Amino acid sequence: MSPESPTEKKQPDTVTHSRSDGATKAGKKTDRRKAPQTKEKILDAAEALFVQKGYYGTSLRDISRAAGAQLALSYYHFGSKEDLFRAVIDRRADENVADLRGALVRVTAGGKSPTVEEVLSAFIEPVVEKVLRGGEGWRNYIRLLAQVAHMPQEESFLVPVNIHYDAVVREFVEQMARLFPDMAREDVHWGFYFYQAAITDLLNEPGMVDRQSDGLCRASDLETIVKKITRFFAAGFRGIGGLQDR
Amino acid sequence: MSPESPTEKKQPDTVTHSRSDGATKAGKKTDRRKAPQTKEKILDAAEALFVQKGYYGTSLRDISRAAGAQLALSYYHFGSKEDLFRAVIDRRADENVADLRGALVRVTAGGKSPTVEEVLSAFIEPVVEKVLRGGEGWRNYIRLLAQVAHMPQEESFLVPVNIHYDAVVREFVEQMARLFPDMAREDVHWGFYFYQAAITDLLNEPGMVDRQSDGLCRASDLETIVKKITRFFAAGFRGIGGLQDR
DNA sequence: CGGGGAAACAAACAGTCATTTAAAAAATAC
DNA sequence: GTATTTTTTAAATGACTGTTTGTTTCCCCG
Repeated sequence: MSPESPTEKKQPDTVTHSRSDGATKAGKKTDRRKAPQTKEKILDAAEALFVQKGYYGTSLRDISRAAGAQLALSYYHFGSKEDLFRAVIDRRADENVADLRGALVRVTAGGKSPTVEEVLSAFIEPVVEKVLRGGEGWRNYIRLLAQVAHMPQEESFLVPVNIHYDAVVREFVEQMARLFPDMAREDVHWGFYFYQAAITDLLNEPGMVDRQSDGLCRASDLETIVKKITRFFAAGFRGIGGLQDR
Repeated sequence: MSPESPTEKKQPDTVTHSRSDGATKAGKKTDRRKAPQTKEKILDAAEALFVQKGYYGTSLRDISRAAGAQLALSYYHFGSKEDLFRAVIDRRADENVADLRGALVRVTAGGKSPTVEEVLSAFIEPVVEKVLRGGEGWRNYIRLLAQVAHMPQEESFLVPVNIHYDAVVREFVEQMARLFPDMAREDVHWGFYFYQAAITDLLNEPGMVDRQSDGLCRASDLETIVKKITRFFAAGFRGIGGLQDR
């Protein structure tokens, strides 16, 4: 009401962060980008906490606190806890899937027949790339994704998560089947499923192999793992496929 | 005090083996035949619910209700929710590990050298056997075990769970290393780790492969899986091990 | 018989949970 | 400038959480 309202703000006892301190002036006149940072900050916090404590182990209060936002804002922006979880996945899923598809297309470019190792690498390399060079957000997301694959699937709200990746997985299986025409289609599916299981296991819970091998294997060394895992599963496919090379 | 309490006692529908409970501290010769069934019923209910809804998704009130027991009894018998979870695992872990060790000893009896398939089978067969013919309790336990392997390991209370199986896993790895003397020890660890990952994935979340293969693969058909998985991973080991047979 | 200890009961504790509501503030549109 | 929409704040809801307490019942041993 008062004409020139002096910025009189009641300091909350908890939040001391000055909000909206981003790069306000960058010579852009379309400055309608002020708010969205809260939404993103909630997503970031949710991503980090979900992967750390699991879905049920994380409360919206934890998330709000970590994001420096108000509790009700999670509901304002996302609707519910389940919707927030899906939003965390949806934010990066498409780009990740596009990366996988791109890598597959690249090794099959020009109709040439790739090696088994190339196809298997095309599936794990983009993921590892994100973990190593995508920043903390991507690192959390990938691990969360691996975690989702192992959650009790009775939770219907996370079914759409897996669906994101089904199509591109099918394309990989299709390509593997082309490489091994004498292999039963069923066995191609099994082989690739085992491959996925190893990958998600590795990304999700890196402690076990380190412990069991007394430190001889280090699951955190992703560069090495890419070589080891593609080599092993290529051998598996070749052994089943009955072909000597390709 | 109305003598007829609203709590109706249900007769246990399952035969309770008169288990000589060495529960309490020292060697007391007290043979109570009334008490143990409540403790077991709580364990059964916890086992079923933990695997269905996860640790955080299951409340002690859910468990008490399903067990037909009083809420406080979970604390009386087990101390806390985390202790109860550990008790669920501890109840069957030793027998399960013994089965695995027994199967390994059997295929290496008399110092003879087993085939790769035999060693790999010795690791999965006892587990599948329990799932198929061990009753509902074992079926729940095995799946819970697979679930634990995929839980956020920041939860320190479930670390001792995995430890149960580390020793026998090492024995299997040791045997595999003997079968492939030219293989780097590191690679043996990796291969067996991949194998474990596939198994736990399969037992924990059987929906994915069914969906991705449009029903061509059925993860519920454990008999078939044992054949498929041992064949594939045997091929992987042989390919890496560089040896043609064994 | 009574004592004793293990098991079962009933009620409460002190929080936390996801979710909602209504009003204030800020940003945008007109 | 005012009007309107979007975002933020603060507080409350009622149900549910793990855990503890004090008492009562049961059963065995003396």
